[in-house]
Amino acid sequence: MKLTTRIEKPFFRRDVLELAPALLGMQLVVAGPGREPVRYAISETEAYRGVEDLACHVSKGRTGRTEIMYSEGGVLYVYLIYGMHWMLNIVTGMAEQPQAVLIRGVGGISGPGRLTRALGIDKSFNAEDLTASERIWLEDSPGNSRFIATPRIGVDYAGPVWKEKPWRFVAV
DNA sequence: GTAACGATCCTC
DNA sequence: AGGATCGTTACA
Repeated sequence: MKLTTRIEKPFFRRDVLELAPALLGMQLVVAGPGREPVRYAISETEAYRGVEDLACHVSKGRTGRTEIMYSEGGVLYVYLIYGMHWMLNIVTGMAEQPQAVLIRGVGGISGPGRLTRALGIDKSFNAEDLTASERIWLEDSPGNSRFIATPRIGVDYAGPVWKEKPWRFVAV
């Protein structure tokens, strides 16, 4: 009997508002070439939900960068922000239903830009499939599922309705 | 080709 | 409070 198993496709097909809090406490596993996998417990996430969500990149249109978000859930959306920080997102939901979860904190590392730097995640991880990749995947972890929900960070430009949605989830 | 803009982080 | 720093995007 395995103690840990890779999370498979059906898990990621759910709505982002259900999946973002469900990711808290799960293990993000990163395996470098010739190195043992390292596990990081996810501690903070944010949901970005569809073209109507003015904080979500797809609300600006379907472009080359955001095309990956239209995939079925389970692949990564990685993009550069402020010219220096890679943002790690997990695409969720069904195909043609563009949503993603921004991973804002793992394993005591706070901040989406800091965690990608610490884990060595960059543009080469964009479109990577968490259910098939040899270098990054997700595992379940028994334990605490308590969390709080707050407004998302850094999305004031989205206007009052969308910036105030309590779609940031922090494990407590 | 040009210009504007960030789902951030660090230093002052 | 302000600067770093550059890919993506829209527009000419």
